[in-house]
Formats: sequence, C-alpha cells, structure tokens
Amino acid sequence: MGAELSVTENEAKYLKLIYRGQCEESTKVRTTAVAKSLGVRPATVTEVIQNLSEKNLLWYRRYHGVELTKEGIAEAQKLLRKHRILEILFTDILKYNTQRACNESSKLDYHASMSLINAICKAYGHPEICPCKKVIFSDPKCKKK
Amino acid sequence: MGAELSVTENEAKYLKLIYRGQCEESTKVRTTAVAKSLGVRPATVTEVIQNLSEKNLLWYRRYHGVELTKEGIAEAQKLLRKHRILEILFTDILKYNTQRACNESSKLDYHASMSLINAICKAYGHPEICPCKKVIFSDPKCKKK
DNA sequence: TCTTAAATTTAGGGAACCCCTAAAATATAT
DNA sequence: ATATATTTTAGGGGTTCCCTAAATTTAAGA
Repeated sequence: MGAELSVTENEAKYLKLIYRGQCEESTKVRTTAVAKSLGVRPATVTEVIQNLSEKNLLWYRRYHGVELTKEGIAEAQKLLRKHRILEILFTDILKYNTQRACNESSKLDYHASMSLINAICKAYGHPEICPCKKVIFSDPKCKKK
Repeated sequence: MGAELSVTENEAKYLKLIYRGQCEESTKVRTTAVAKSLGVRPATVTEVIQNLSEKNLLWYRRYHGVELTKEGIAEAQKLLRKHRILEILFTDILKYNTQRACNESSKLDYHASMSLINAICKAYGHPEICPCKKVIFSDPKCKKK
C-alpha cells in the first residue's frame, strides 16, 4: 500500500484550499496568500506544506510553489466531494444560502464518513454540481443504480 | 462569564459517556469502566477527569466517583441534543438503523454548530425523542413557532 | 480486625500537532 | 545590480492525549 496517509483536519484545510486555487482557479498558490487566508504566519504554512510533501500529497520546491500530486488531488477531491454533498443537504433541508451551507459544511466535511456522504448522495439522486455550481466528484462506490 | 469553558472533542466524549451513565442509567461512573469503554488506560481517564474538574464541569473526589456539575450537565445535554438531532436526520433521510445513525452522529455531533442543529430540529418539527427513544433536550433559541 | 486483592491515582515521560518570532536565504522588480 | 518582498530555517512553546510503573486507597474475605 506504499505510503500510509492520514491527513489531520488542519492539513485537510490546506489541501482543500490548495486544490481550489490550483485546480479550480489556476492560481499560483503562494505561501503568503495561504497564510492570510488561514490566519497564520507564513512560516507555519511552510511547515505544514513540508509535512504534506512528506506524505506525498504534493510536490514542494523551496521558494517556488507547490503542486498537488495524484494522491493529493485524490484526497482533496474526496474532501471536496464530502463538502459539496453536505452543501446540497443543507441548502435543501434547511434552506440555507450557499454561504452558510459552505460554512457549516467546512466544519463537518472532514469528519463525515464516505459512506454517510454516499448515502446522502444517493438520497439526492447523485447530484453533479453543488449549490455554488462546482463539480461534485464521483465515488466509484456510490452506485447510481 | 466566570469560567471559560472550551471542551475538546475528546473531553466531549467523556462528558457524553459520563452523562449517560450518571443521569440516564443511574450508574456509578467508575474510572475503569470509562477506560474500557474508551479503550484507554485508567490513568488516562483520571487525567482527563481532572481536567474536566478544573473546567468546573464535574466534581471530583479522589478514589470516589465523579458527579457532573450544573455546567457539566448543561454541556452534556447540549452535546447529546446535537447527537440525537443528527440521528433523526440520518434515520429519516438515509434510512439508517439506530446503530448506524448513532455511529455517524458520534463523529459529527461535536462539530455541528447549534444553529445547524436548530435548523434541522425545526425541519423535523421539533422532535422530542431520538430514534432510540431517548430525550432530545430543548434549546431556548430553537423556537417552535 | 487484618490482610489481600482490586481500583485508582501520582510521577514521570513521550509523541503528534499547530503555532510563533527572528534571522537568513532567495526571488523579483526597478 | 540592488533594494524590496517573499519564503524558509532555526529554535522554541503550548496543548492534548496517551503510556508504564510505582504508590495509595478502598473494599472484601477470612
């Protein structure tokens, strides 16, 4: 099984942020920007990034940006799938606006099991986009039939 | 505001367990039992209990049991309210059985904001018992009207 | 009661995480 | 080229959770 990855909740936050920047907005992900975004110091960001790099979730070249590896992308997509399925649930049941749904989802996504997410996904007919129109990544274990 | 309480996720686990034993099953809560239940050593339980005691969530007398304080009871009820409202959601939407609903809820309850819980509560007509027939504590901020 | 077994607590550590400041190194823009 | 901005090292610190081994204390049996 190669590297055993276990991402902490904090690291998950970084992954989601980096994925959004890099893969969804094609932005170069900068240390300072991440730091501002998360309310920590740049040195802290560097440290966390180095940890993620050791877990093979991203490539890291000193003083240059980072790039998610295949595993990092997979992990980020898993997290964002959870996040967005939860958004679907909250906007539907609770009539939350996208902003609020996103906030609540951010608190829970990391902790939701994929099987819970898949059950919600099924209940909502396997939606393909979230309330803010972003892609909901599919999971092979989540059967449409 | 007196004591500033901020319970960690782990401490929350202890609180829920102690509350269930003490208030719902009138059992004397023993260190060893808690340890077995949570899969840790007795010494660890003692330590966490001492921390909870410093946060004024329970009374602690060495070698004798513990007893939740008013604040501890309130905190536990808050957590269990979240837990049970989530159970309602999962059994309804996902057709989960009570066991599974409980498992998933345990992972999320601590992280769900009370406002999210109240929104779900409202969507389900302010239920008073959870799927396993236990009381769902009410929240003054959760209006029935 | 006395003694022993069971339960509980201290003492003393350790590991994982996350965060910081100050100082150095590197990159970039003029 | 050089000044400025960005990023990284170096060196710490705090919290939380967990453990083992050695006391204590309680409780139960003889």
